[in-house]
Amino acid sequence: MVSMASICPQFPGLRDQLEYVSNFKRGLSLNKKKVEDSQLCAFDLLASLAGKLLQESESSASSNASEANDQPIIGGGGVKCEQAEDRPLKAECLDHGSCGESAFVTGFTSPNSDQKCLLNAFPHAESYSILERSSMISNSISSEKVGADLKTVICKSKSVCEKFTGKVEGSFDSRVSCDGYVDNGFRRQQGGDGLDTGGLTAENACSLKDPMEMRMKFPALIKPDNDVELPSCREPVPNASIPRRRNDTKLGVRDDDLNFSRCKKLLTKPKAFRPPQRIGDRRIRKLLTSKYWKVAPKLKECELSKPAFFEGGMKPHYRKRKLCYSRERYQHDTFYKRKCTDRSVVMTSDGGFSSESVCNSPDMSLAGDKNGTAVMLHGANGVSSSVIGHQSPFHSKDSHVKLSIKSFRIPELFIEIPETATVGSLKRTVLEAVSAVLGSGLGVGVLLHGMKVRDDNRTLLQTGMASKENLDTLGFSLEPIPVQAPPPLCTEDPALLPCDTSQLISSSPTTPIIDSGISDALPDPPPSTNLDTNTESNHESVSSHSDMVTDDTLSDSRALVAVPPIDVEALAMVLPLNLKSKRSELVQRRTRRPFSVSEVEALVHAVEEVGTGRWRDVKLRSFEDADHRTYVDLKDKWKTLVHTARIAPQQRRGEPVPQELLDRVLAAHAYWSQHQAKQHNKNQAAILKITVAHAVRNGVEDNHSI
DNA sequence: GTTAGGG
DNA sequence: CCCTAAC
Repeated sequence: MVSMASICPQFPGLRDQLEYVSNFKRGLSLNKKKVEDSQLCAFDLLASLAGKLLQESESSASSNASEANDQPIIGGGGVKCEQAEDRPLKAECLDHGSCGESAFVTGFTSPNSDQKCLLNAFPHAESYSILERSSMISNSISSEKVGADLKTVICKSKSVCEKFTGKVEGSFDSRVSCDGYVDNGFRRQQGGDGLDTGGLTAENACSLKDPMEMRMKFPALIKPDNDVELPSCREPVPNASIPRRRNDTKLGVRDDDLNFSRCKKLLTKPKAFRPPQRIGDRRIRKLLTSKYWKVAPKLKECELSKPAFFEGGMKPHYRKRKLCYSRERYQHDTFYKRKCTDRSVVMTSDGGFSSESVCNSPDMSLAGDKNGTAVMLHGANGVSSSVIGHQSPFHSKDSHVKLSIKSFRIPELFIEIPETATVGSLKRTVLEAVSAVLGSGLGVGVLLHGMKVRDDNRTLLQTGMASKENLDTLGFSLEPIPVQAPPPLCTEDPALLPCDTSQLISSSPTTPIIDSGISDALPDPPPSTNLDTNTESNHESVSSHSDMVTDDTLSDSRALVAVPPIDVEALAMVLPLNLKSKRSELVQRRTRRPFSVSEVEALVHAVEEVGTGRWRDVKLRSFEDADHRTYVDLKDKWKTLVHTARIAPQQRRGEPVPQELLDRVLAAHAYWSQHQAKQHNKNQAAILKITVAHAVRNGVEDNHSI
């Protein structure tokens, strides 16, 4: 344990500072509501830490006296010694989840021996950073420059980190474990424009059992965020309510309101700097609806392919001062598309703040201590809560299960705001983002042992929640309400697309696009007739629609929908994206379905007959039964065909369209353009004529009436 | 609901 | 493909 006894020797005078912070916090608590969240966040964390450390040092100073000598803090890998022991960090740090901390540790510190390097590699430099922060913050808390101070310290902290990272660009999360000692979590990051460093970071630094998996686990690598995160904690958990053992030091528990667990500072990268451009609701809306929503679908794919995919993911956090780079965004977006991270709510206004989160796999949530301390459960949706169960040792049928939800973590937020934006505007932006998430489209999921309990009709007793052991692993998650629109189940595999004209005209089973998936969209499954109390069997079930398409374990009775190999984009997820408009926008982009040559042929043929400008007729004529092709689609396709026909063949992409067809396209387009022009002129003339006549008549009548 | 056009 | 304006 890294107790005061062990820390203080390394940092003379630190104890005083800790005491100061701790006391200050106490005095401040009454007025904390008035304090800025951002300030409070950091400060409370530090205050909590200080208090805890002090407390710990007082209670265990004697016992740890010798330990401190044995475990040099800096450079010695003292933490590692501890963690390599009998306690898997996984379990110990569970409750940090509420603080957004555990994910990393859990992700990287499995009992696997080869992962201990993490802990080894990063000795307690972090404790220094975080402790130093506490003093600095305490000194500046009354001023308005807390942010700046924090920033400074963060940078400092970062520099410390870099000492240990070497060429690896990244940062480490400082965190205090349940035991009260500071863990060094490694946080994979990416610097600069951050595309390429992929290989060199976390995965390499610490060989994981499955590099691929790890890559997928850390979507944030795409984001150029070299930052140090500050867990945000408002209130330490009262120790009285928690059995005081090694898990009693709980940081990162706060009120019941939302908490943004991480404060991150993003390194500024002039290279990628993009001055604030046109902004406005429209752009925001566009981003929301057209781009970022794409993030969501990936979740399913992830779950589909790898249930444990999210383990070790990151929590929601704030990235301070993130400059807004379109390129980054694109990368991010792309990354999400490819790596399938999780759903996200993206709020953009213009500029520089952002946060993101990665959900964690239920697997990682499983571990929990048995001491009744807060247990962090990570929902598959990236929303999680920490729960403290207070339950009587014996549960009778009449006994009540008492639990308090310490916090909910919002699914995720991505916020961009100009550097020049005011703090007030930032607050409003964040508030909007949060409100958007909370406003609607959020449901609550219940997890037990990290698995969702979907049967709402079960009693707590039946699900096993009444037992203390299980209660400790109880968790709640916020998740988008599976209102509608289950992911369209389809494939982009050309082989499954209509290949000839005859097939075009039939919405055969090969194109189960939109109609197929929309069943079973109800959030709550029908009451199960099976009332067995074996929660284990039920845990594999899913409560949320978003989880419907998952791994094999879900192929039970609920698997009403056969899930073919799914295109990533087909798994569009619905997000509660309601910005200014209160109503949530459940936007789902259709799957991209490139036109086949045969389709093009049909289209050309139809246009040749009816001409352009009569897309409905075209649709009815040649694509009547191709439900996935709207006349707008046909019109758009024609547009692109014309464009394609005009450009050089080398510039064309996608499935090559026979030149013959393109020639016909040009010919038809030219013909109908003229024809349409004539028609238009004729119509215009006719309309004008009629109008004039009418006007004249009215004029006459008017004159008469006058 | 359609059509046209920008994104 | 999406979104909107204009029919």
